Amino acid sequence: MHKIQIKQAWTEVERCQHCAIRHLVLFSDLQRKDFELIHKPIDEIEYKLGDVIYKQNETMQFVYTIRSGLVKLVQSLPGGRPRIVRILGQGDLLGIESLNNQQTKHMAISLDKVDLCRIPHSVITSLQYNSPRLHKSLIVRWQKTLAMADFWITQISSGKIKCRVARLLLLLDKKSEGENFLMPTREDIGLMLGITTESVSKTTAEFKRQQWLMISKDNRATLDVKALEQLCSD
Amino acid sequence: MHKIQIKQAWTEVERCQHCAIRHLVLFSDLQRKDFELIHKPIDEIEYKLGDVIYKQNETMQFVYTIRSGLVKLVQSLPGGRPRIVRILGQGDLLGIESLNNQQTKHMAISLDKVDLCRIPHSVITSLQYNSPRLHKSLIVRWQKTLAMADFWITQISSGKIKCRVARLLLLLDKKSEGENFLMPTREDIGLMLGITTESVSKTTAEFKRQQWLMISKDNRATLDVKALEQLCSD
DNA sequence: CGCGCAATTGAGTTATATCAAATACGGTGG
DNA sequence: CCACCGTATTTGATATAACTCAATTGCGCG
Repeated sequence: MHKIQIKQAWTEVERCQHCAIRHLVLFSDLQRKDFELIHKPIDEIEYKLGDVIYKQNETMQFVYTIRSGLVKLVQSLPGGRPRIVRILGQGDLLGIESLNNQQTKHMAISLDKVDLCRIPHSVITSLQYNSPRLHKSLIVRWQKTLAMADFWITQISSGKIKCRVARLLLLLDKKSEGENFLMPTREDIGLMLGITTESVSKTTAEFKRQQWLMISKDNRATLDVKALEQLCSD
Repeated sequence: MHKIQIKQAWTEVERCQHCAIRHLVLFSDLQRKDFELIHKPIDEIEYKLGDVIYKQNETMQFVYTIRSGLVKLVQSLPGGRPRIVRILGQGDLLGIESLNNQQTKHMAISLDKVDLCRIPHSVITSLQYNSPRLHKSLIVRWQKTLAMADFWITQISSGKIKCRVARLLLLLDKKSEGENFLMPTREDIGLMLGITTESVSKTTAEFKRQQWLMISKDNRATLDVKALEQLCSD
């Protein structure tokens, strides 16, 4: 976990204004005068595979936006094994539930090398009183998050295992910004789908035999997208 | 479906300010000067069991808050049976995805007699530029909706059927403001849990034999909450 | 009373979980 | 570079939960 802090306000503004993925992140629609309201440092932080970004039931003073990489949100509830409830990727917002002094509802763990912007709550709250554009940004993000939650329920948590594994792989592919993705452990895939690791393994092994899923030496996955889409199209 | 329109602006303000469940709905924190920004009529609409409040893939000029009753959100996707992705109750926000000219992502259908406030988009957008309190209200609601989505994934869509049925019944009970609730059809419960109607029926029949679930002549359910909570507590 | 729909029940099938073993793999130290 | 270890993955045999299909019962309503 490597941290780059940008201390001077003007530098942050510069950075955010010229951020290559600005159109994807929280501050997409902000204008110069909005940026001038940012008085606290926004850090850029790198995580490597398996790093814990935050734990469940913590209070935080930050939210995060993802610059690159994938992050899993794990929820552990009394009387049930943990379950991965969402995968977040570029532009997604992380830890939003910690606003308003709430505790975090998940443990967030990186699924690969991950690059985040760490934004103090105070930046959000001071902006939200002054920037209708941030407000709109937040609503758009809300809509996207809910759409993902719905997808997780209808496509990832229901149906035949073969279909669910296929859909999940396609989702990981889509969320990986065109690059191939680091294959999650069979156990993690099981926690996403709500099935056992053995069932996952049997399915992915079959996919590999069919050449629908190819895994390189460094554990990166490439898909036969057409074939996998076909698999459950009816 | 019966509509009560409050035409004069001052009357609306009066109504919202004195609304009995104001602390639960979108405008909970609004103050007098916020209300003065409302220039469009907010209608109060009643629906009966099975009424369609809106359909999927529509554009709407309204969002709704629920004054009383329960509403199911059904999502139908190509290549899959429909699935109920959420149940909304008192204070919950309905059709939020229709803001920003998006299409609705679900069909919303009442599960009982339902009372809604219908709020024109313009009320939200004009307030959001002027009322940080509405903004905060929306974020709180976002957090609640996501918590429900997570619950749906971890508790309603995973695990043994007996547990899932029990958890769903307990949820319906909790969302019913202390009153007993109208028992949904076995088919609807199946669409919530992602299982077949027969499996639901076998489970609820068993619960009735155990007296953990009692259904009155008019199809209202009362639970042995303790027993059902016990059922899957480990 | 009987029609129509929803709910229940039962028998047989299938998908997935469970349990146990074997194999592959990545990293470490020699 | 190789041998070894621990962990992850794959595979197989069996048990079980849930689905499917079909029949029956119950219930509200005309």
